Amino acid sequence: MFRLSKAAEYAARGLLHLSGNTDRDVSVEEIAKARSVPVPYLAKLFQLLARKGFVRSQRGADGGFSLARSPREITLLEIIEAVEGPIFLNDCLIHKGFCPMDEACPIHDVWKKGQEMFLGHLRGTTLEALVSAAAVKEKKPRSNLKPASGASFLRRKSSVKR
Amino acid sequence: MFRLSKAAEYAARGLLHLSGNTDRDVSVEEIAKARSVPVPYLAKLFQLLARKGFVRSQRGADGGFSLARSPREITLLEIIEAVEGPIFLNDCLIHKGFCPMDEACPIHDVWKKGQEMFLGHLRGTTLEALVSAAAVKEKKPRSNLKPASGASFLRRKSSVKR
DNA sequence: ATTATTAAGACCTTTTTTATCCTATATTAT
DNA sequence: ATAATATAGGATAAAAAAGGTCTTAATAAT
Repeated sequence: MFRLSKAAEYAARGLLHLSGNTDRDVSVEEIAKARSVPVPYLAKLFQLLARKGFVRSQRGADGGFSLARSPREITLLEIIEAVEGPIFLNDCLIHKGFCPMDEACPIHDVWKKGQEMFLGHLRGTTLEALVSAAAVKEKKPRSNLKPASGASFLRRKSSVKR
Repeated sequence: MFRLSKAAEYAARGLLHLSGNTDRDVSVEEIAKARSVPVPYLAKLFQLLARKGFVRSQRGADGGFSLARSPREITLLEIIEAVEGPIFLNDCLIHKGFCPMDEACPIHDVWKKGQEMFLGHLRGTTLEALVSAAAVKEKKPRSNLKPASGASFLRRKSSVKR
């Protein structure tokens, strides 16, 4: 639970790439390779992003995608919701009357408040901010790149024991 | 994405029920029926909760489960993590060196901060608090219980169009 | 001791979600 | 015309989630 799906992650990476290349159309293949995303998967994601107005597409030779809106206006939350549908943590928060405990269930209030905090945070983060954050990071020597040591730290059996 | 899993929801409901019945052992069947949870599923969840020290089990006639710790000490976060394993939003946050963008990827910082806010909130919510919140809610007439009207409001196609 | 009750444990099935790939078609620059 | 590209859609395969069944073991009441 609570993983960012690949789809959302890939979409964000792709749009981030376009934010750094606003002067031209960029092909899916180029984006995918630059950002380590499977090409056919990204292609489909970008079809969706085009329908939703995040990017413009240009067919034909030397075509590709470009941002349709300013990186300053596009938030992480929007991207994620575009790809995964509206975020809601629990059915009960959406379908009133669905949960038998409904109004009385106190868990949902806690959940809802947490959700609001979280989503607010994502809504406050624009592509522009991400691009400049990345720029700062690139500068750094990034020396302390431990050799992926803690390999043992894997996700034990987890959950209800299948 | 971002749904509270049924398992976590059910576990929380079950523990909530026990918090309101600390004077005796309560059978899985009773809990399940009182809280609208599938009996075998809840049984399995409670086995896990017993192993993890949340509840004590008592076999035999008139046996059942009881809380092993004070409702004041048990947080929502603990319950969820007990049932689903540690919460982490993205592999990259756990497997250093897994994501090719790794240190440079700015999305993860945003994600991580949001996660911290969210988890902090869940960690600050105890069973005790939930019980008293529920008590307050029960008092209210809960009249405005709309007849589950908006049935049309279902979860459209969503996502990448399968 | 026997019996009824209840948890423990081991499988199993179905459904949903995720993550992919692939093929055919429409467009466009050259 | 040709090559490069996006569009549209289906196909699928693997994993996780949700839920169920059945047998065994413990325990309390009789």
